[in-house]
Amino acid sequence: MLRVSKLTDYATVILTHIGHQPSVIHAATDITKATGVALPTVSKVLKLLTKEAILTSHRGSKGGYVLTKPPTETNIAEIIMAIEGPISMTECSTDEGICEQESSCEIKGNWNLINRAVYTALEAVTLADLVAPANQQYVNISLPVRLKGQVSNDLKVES
Amino acid sequence: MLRVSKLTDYATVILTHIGHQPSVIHAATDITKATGVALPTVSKVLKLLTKEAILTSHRGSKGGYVLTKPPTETNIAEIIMAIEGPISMTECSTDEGICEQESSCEIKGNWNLINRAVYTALEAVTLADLVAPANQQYVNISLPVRLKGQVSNDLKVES
DNA sequence: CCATATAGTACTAAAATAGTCCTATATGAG
DNA sequence: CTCATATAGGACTATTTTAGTACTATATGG
Repeated sequence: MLRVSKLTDYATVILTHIGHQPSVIHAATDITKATGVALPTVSKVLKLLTKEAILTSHRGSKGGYVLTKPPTETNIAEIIMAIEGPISMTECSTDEGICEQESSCEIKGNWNLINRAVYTALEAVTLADLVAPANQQYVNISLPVRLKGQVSNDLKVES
Repeated sequence: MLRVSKLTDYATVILTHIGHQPSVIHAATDITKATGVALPTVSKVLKLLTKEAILTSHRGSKGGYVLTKPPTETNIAEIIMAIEGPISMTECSTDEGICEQESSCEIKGNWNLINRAVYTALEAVTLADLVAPANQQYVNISLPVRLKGQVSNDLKVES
């Protein structure tokens, strides 16, 4: 299905809510009421987003969360990575030595090609697009497709 | 992680193997020996690919599988859909009425935006790219990003 | 100093996935 | 005509992943 987890889905819902009022501080309980997502789940998502610096937290009474960067500078690739870790579609792209066929595998580099294509697409969509969608927009992407022998590591971001 | 299942990974390995010799008929047992993937798994993948007409099967002795279309006309999006079903990153994009917040959800249309971006990226990579990779190639994609109120159904393909 | 809010960790239940096995059916060769 | 070979299809099980919960610690403002 090529899907993201429900937590990532919740993350976009929560961030969209916060993005609507970027200047106010949002407590976890307020977000629960506004979105209908259960409190422990909201809490979990907020922590993950804070850890990756997409949100900034304030503890104590009158505390809560705010966006670290403006909505235009937070993209979908970042959000997915914050919740789910590095964006790579196969395990062999993420970790070395877990595949028996690794030495003879000829398409590993090509999965990196595919990963890059997907990453570039996700990077082009920002939180601002989710918060205040224009009616239609075109995004032109020049995709540098890297092939065998040119495997790149720049999709790997530690979570 | 935004990952594809292992079966999809196997599918690309198997298709790459077949793509190297498009004119010969490949039996499941031969593919097992060539790729190192267990026979029942190979068999399962081949059946799924045949069902979606990516491969054509020939039963009986001397039987096996061949590509239905040339490698240049089989893209990654097709392969992923054959194994995993429609490409949609959230459940609400695929099925109606399974989300309680559906009526008030404001970002459903935006997930379609993201789905389309990913689909377009995957469509741009073909089996030929996996079989005989050029050193580097650039693919220019003009991404029609559809937003709220313009939700499109053309990513939905029944599996 | 206390009510409020986040931080961190560990645990449990549920769902998805991978992989296996068995039986039926079709086909070419001898 | 018959048999060895190969795909077709379905059911089943074990494993892994994911979601969700609970509890304790820590920080902060009034």
